[in-house]
Amino acid sequence: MKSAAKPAVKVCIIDDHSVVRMGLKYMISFVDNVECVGEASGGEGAAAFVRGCGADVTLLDVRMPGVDGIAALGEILADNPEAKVLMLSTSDAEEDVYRAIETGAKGYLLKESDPNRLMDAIQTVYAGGTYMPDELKRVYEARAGERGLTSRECQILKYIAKGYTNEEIADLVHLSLHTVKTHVKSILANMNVSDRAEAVAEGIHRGIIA
Amino acid sequence: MKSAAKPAVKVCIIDDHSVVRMGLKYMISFVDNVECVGEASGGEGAAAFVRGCGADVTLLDVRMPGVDGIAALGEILADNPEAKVLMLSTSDAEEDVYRAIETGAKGYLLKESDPNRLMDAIQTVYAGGTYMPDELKRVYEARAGERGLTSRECQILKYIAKGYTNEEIADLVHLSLHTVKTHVKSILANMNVSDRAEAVAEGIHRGIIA
DNA sequence: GCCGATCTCGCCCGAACGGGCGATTGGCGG
DNA sequence: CCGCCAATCGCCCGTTCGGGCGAGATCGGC
Repeated sequence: MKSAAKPAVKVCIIDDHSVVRMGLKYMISFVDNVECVGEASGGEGAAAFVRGCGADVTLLDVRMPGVDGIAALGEILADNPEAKVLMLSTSDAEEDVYRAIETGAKGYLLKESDPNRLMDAIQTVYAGGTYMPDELKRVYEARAGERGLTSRECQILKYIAKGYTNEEIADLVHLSLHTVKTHVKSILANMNVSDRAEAVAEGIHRGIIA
Repeated sequence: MKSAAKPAVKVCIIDDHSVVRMGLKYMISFVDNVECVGEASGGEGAAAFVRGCGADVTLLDVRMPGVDGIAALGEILADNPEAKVLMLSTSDAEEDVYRAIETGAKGYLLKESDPNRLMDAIQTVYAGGTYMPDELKRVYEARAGERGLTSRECQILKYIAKGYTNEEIADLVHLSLHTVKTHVKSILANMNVSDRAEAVAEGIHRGIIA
């Protein structure tokens, strides 16, 4: 499409685990129409990095210390809305999948998936398509059905996970005790759990709280 | 030390993420006195696998679906108490580190550590030593100080995370309500948290509950 | 302009929780 | 052998939680 013989797909890799970066490069090295043009270990300055190495497709880890994958994705797309980003993750946490897609990722796949699927995904995304395994499609749709937690509710859930009582939370966020209780009730209802302890467990599994 | 020229260290890899296995093999391929003699994607039949491929050192992932790393480690050591196993993990969860060492791992390192450290670790373990990064040594010692949860307490904590009340738990485990309350108090005291919600958060972070 | 969702606030109340005072078994190690 | 600790049981009580009944304000979208 561009020059003459082999218009190799240029990919760059952003992942905090060096062993994963190596594994990806190694996989890519076996495919002759894909090449790795850059790698980074964190989300800091992701937009400039992707632009700088002129990648066609970016492989981006979701969970990273510091600037996480979702934030980095946002930056990359703000800089270049046409960017093709394929998210990589070990976890199928609902919240991660949902936010990645909402933010504009072109694909999402798990690190346990086999090399062939990864290569498929790169090709598909490069060609302008989207790549989403069925398991994750289901996760996404389940989430799209119910209404997630609002930012206020997330904030309160975090305090709950730290062991604060409703009254303490009311002080911390400058609300009346009653309002906090209302939010807590809303959290329990929306997450479909029976008490704050279970809400914390669910919140962590869904990726809502750290 | 054994034969003549290059007694290459034979390692085998057990990890459920293919990308990690590839990365490790790739790293190893750069070092000429280390070679990879086998790889597996799960802990099932770990002992037979390690014995079968005649590895000097085993690289073993901690978190795996099905038979997890700690269980696999136990099997390997039961089969051959002299086995040199180096645990690999993405998480520094206290419980994982502690149990790996207690079970008899010769080393523990995080997947984010750089390739050189990994190679150091393999050499050290092969030579009969142990490898433990300072960060993890501290995690281990912190854990060794306080008394962890007893099996009964863990069991109850799991039910708490599922949203059961003390009374429901009492029925489920066939205990009196009072006994359950006593255990809960003990959990809160030992984990140094103020309520069951925080206990769940801590339990998950420490790796005590799923 | 109106509707829906979110955020905010009020009171009542029964049930659950967590703390404080106990006690008795049984096992394990000093 | 004796002491420590886990596990099991008992009661009392103040606090917190969660449910049920409300209501007004604001903001964005149809």
